Amino acid sequence: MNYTINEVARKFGLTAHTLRYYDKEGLLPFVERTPSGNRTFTEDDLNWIALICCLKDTGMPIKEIKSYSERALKGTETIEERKRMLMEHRMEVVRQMEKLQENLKLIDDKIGFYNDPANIPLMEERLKRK
Amino acid sequence: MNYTINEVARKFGLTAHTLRYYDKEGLLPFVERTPSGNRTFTEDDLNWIALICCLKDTGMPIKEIKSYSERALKGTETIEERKRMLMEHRMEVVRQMEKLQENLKLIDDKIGFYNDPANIPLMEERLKRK
DNA sequence: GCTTGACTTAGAGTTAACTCGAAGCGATAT
DNA sequence: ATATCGCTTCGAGTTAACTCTAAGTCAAGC
Repeated sequence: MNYTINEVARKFGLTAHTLRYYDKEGLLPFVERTPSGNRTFTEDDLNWIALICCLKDTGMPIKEIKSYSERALKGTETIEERKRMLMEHRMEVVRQMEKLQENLKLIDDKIGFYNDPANIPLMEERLKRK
Repeated sequence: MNYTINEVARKFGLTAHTLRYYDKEGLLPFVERTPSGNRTFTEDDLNWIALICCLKDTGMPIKEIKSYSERALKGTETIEERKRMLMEHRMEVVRQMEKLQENLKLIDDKIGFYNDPANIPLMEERLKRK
């Protein structure tokens, strides 16, 4: 019922190298080993990795994810700290979404500009005539 | 009516170093110099830099922004290519927004999980009891 | 005329996050 | 029993995007 490192890598679009790197950096503190020393991943580990990937993909640095992981390992006494970390990061993600909206608007404006033939004489490359 | 490199840096939250790096990498092909050799930025340059920053902040690599800039420098014959580049990148930005929504949802679920005292016995650190 | 401050260049150094290579071990297939 | 496969570790190498240093120029103020 458990998964090998390569099965997990495939599931998350990572490489085994990357998973080992995350493990070494302290992001996967729960992962156990088979008698022969190979990492073996449970369903719970997959859920944990999904959260780790989510935090990483939203720009949380490895070091901060590590500190979050360490708190999880410490036990229930750190629940409030962990919640605070996630709520703070949540605000950061909301800021990213707002910035992305703005940037999408700028790109759309530029595409719109290219779409209007009336703008051709105003193209950037023309603006530097001596 | 023109701006110095440090004024521009301040406006965009960059450093003069970074702007020179962008210039060296071919991202600012229109920027002219004063008689003494200093870069001098026009309003048009500011608009251009705003677009560059937008592309960079939405994950377009410097090399691709360079290739976009080179096309702009080439003239109106490249308008269609540039429009295609922006439209392709636009789709990428939309994908980023969708992914960000998903990730936000996962974070919210986790915060909700921490908020419900009934979940305390299910916390990650408990899931590894032997 | 000398100092100060903002600019210039080339090129070296830094950082985060991988990414890879080498050497080796343990379980299965011939 | 030997080859192969998938894993192991350690540590070095890579990449993108800066980030900084050193040495120097130029214009303005005292």
